[in-house]
Amino acid sequence: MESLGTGMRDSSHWKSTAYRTHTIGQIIENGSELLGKEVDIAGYAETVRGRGAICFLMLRDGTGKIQAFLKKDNMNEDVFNLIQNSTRESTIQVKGVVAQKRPPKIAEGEPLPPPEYEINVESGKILANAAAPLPVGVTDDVHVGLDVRLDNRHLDLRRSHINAMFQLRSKVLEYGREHLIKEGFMEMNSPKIIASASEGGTNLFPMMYFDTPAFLSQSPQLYKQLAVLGGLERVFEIGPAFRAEKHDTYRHLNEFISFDIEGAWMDDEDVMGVQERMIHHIWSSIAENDQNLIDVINEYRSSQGNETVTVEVPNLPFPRISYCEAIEIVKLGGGEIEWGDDIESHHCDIIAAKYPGFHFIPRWPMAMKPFYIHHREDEKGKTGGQLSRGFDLNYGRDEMTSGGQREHRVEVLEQNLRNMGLNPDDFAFYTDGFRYGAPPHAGWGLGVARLLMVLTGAGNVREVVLFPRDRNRVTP
RNA sequence: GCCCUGAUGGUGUAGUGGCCUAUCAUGCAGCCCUGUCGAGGCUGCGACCCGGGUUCAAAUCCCGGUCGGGGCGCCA
Repeated sequence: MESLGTGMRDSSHWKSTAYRTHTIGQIIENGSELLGKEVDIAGYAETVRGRGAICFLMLRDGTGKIQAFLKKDNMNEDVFNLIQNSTRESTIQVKGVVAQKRPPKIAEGEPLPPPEYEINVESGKILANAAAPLPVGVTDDVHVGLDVRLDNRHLDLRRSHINAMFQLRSKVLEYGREHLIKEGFMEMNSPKIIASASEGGTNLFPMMYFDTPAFLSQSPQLYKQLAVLGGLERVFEIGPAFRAEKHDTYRHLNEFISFDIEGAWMDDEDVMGVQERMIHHIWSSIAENDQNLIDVINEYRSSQGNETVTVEVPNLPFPRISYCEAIEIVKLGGGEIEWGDDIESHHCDIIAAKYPGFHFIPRWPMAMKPFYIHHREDEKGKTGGQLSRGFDLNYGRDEMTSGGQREHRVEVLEQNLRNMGLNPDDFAFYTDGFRYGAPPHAGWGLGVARLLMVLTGAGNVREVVLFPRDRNRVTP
């Protein structure tokens, strides 16, 4: 358990490596036991202060920060000078003795802070020098634009609140996996190079597969269904999806990580249940274990004058607002919309005013859903239009998920394709999977980065994606 | 694809035709001080996106380009 609230990783069980006997986190945690012991540590030089006979080197690794104290009299003078003249963010290895740090001057009446530890350096080595000045200051209190940060993501990532966001991302995936595995889902991977459009409705990136034209996959949809038809029963996949749309918004990327599930013998309600339980598990686990990471993000947000974020564990079940109800809410709220229209962002604002958190929007018109979505002939909307078993999950105005029960009747599937102007022959690889007995099944796909945006308060999906790919960016 | 908006040192900014040999912060370099700790003090370094045009005069106005930002559409 992280005790300092620094957002650094818990390294209590990490073993020593060629470059260090201890992590900095281990020294901070066990300083009293290590007093007087000689250790080797390595890290980035966050600050190098002092010019003359003494030098204070603040070293940071992924697990903590500690001050290394250098005295010219106590060590080789060349090494001392080399370190004293090193630039910020250079990587440095030092050997020294763990000592208690002298307490800082404090105002009278203030309580003494808990003891801190430092390293009295005996020798050291510059591992790699950093060029100066840095394109993005790691600890500087100046605002830096997103584009410059993304161009220098390797440095941006050294900033504590950015680092915390990606630690949170890892936690979200960990807790999500944990929950699905508990519910009997197994992890699978589908191909990302495909011969034909897997869903239609979006543009794909074309590519050459040796001498055959092919595409990058827009979704694992059809493949996870085939896996379920084949008897894997409950599957999930966390993997990339590619869409060649020239969108330019805070919530779209051309490559994104999709968190998908598919389960046999389930309908749309069943998989909505899986989803809300999973999100509940993720949120409550973060609240329980990872508040230190949220604190780091909030510390930065406060310094920039932004409001802080809190991890509010959502109540179960999430509200279900059927498509028909949603249309009514938008109309009552003064929005112009008719049954059969898509619910657009400005409509979602009206709904979000009433349901600001997670909410499902089930039972969309069949005409608006892809061919593989199931419908029940007796379920019609108010104006008589056919309803589907497709749903969305929104958080406020933003769509997190779309999912639904799938069509398992092959003749209906082929009719749906024809209704949407597609040729069933082009989907034989898929429809053939339904000819030999198909379990009713359902599933969903969730945008991982969108979930992260909710959790971290990031206003742009690019914040929570390491190396985002958008219309104008393919590097780094 | 549509609408709106912007580009000033490494970074973030001030600047609305002459007050600009361009502001401030941060950074970087040097010096002083120093068991410092958001260290401090002093000195210095470093910029008007590119190409045309208007004007006696352009960071500032106009046109084109490039690259950003916001909104919409589409979706996860």
